Parts: sequence; C-alpha cells; structure tokens
Amino acid sequence: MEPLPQPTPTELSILRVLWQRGSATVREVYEDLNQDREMGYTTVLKLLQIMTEKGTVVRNEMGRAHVYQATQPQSTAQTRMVGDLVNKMFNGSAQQLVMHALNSHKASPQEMAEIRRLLDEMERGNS
Amino acid sequence: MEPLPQPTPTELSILRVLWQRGSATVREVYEDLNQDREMGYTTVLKLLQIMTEKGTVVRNEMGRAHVYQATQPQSTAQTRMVGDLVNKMFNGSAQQLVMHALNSHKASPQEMAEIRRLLDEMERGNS
DNA sequence: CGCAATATACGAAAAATTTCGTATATTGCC
DNA sequence: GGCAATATACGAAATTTTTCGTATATTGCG
Repeated sequence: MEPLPQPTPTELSILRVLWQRGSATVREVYEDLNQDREMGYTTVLKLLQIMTEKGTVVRNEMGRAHVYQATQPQSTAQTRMVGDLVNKMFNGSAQQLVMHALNSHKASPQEMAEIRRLLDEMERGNS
Repeated sequence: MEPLPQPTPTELSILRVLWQRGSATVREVYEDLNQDREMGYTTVLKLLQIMTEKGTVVRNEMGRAHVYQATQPQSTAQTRMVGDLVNKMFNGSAQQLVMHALNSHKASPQEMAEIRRLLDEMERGNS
C-alpha cells in the first residue's frame, strides 16, 4: 500500500490537535486551531475530509459528529520529520542537528542526563 | 526590515546547492539539482529571480552569467528550522528531538563523544 | 560579419494547497 | 410537528508554489 504522504503545513497543524487530544470532532479541532489562527469551520471540515481520503486520519462515523484520529502516532511522524531535516539541512549528520538543537533550546540538567544515558546505551550496544 | 520569509521546499533545494558551493550561477545550480530531480533551466532561473526579490539570495551581476549566493549562512537557517521543528513537533522540548535524532540516524562513536563534550560544557557553564 | 550557444526577463500556465459558500441532513426541544 | 442549531458533502474560488514558453541580449568563433 501507498505510504502516507507528507502532511502539508496546515494538515500538520490539524494533526497536532489530534495527537494532543487523542481524537476529536471537527468542532473541537476548529476550536483549538482558532486559539492561534483564524480558520473557518468548513475549512477544517474539508481538510479533515481530504486527510481521510489520503489516509492521514481515520474517522468514526457513528454519531452525528464524526470523530477523527491520526492514523500514525506522533512518534512515527516525529521520526520521519527528524530524518528529513537531518538529510535536508544537516547533510545526513544527526550529530550536527543535535548540537544545534542543544545550543538553541537549552536543556535542563535532567534532560541532559537522559541524553547521556541514551548515549551510554548506544555505545554499549554498538561495540 | 522584513525578516526573510521561510523558504519553500523548492527554494530550500536551491539554497542547499548555494550553501554547498558557496556561490553559483544558474547553470551550476541547474546541473546540481538535476542530479536528483528534473527541473528546467528557466525554472531554476525564475526561482532565483524570485528569491532575489524576497531577499533570500543576492546576486552579483557583473559578467554575463549572474552569480548567486544565499543571504543567510546555512547555520542560521539550520537554527531556525530546528527551532521550528522543536516547537511544532516536540512541544518545545529539544531533548525529545535529540533522542529521536539519535535513535533514527545512528551517530559514530566520535560523534557521540563530541555530543558528550558539548553536554559537559553546558553543565559546567550552567551551574 | 553572422550564426550557434547561452544568458536574463517575464508573463502566464499548471499544479498544489487552502478557503469557503451553499445545499442538505440530523438532532434536540418547545 | 416544526424550527433553530449544528452536522456533513462537495464544488469551486482564491492563493501559493512551481513550471515553462517565448522574447530578447550577449558572447565567442569560423
């Protein structure tokens, strides 16, 4: 079967709501999105219909208002987008991306400790 | 002055060539791009003209063939795009992005050592 | 010179994405 | 029952992005 297409920017903003809420009706997505930007109700509806066709989301049609859910878990999409960014902006070097990320968004000591733990694990596994 | 707009996907592919080469003529960009995908010469030219208007690139018009150069260094664009990704896909947590990056694109022992060095540095500086 | 190769300029078509108007169905409630 | 509120469907306009055809200028060379 066809792999899911990359979500467009607006589709991504809808996916974020769905990931956050688990699942949601058109109205719920509409309300969350309009915290940040302006977007008509039927626009959101149409997007969700398109995304359903593409397989990006699935919906439960029981009940009057359909309930939508992202097909892929957020972590899958995260992995894919990180991979894309590494390839397109860092010539395939994850290390360089990591350096940039740490430099621009400071991490807490706990977070840094967790990264160290991951590095330990990888080094142990790799040798 | 206006901040530079986010490059569109195709613009980004052109920027990659410019960053890689330092500067380049339309023909050079055209040839590099056509290693990967098909794209007409005048298409590349037009894009570079549009990018010049937007301020994304600058050009030296001496000589018959103009020579283009990215306005921003790659590292600036990298920082911006990493920040975007952290915000849009990782709820602002750089640490989570780092974990994903390391998991999907394995880093070499040397690279991991370098990340450790950065972490050391940050922890020393932070306390 | 005169022609082939190759350059820029630029309008506009083509394609992709986003937006919304309108038609119509369903539900809850007085 | 009948109306107000609110739901989906869907065509198509509007916008953005990408592509390219064509006009025209410049260069190098036989």
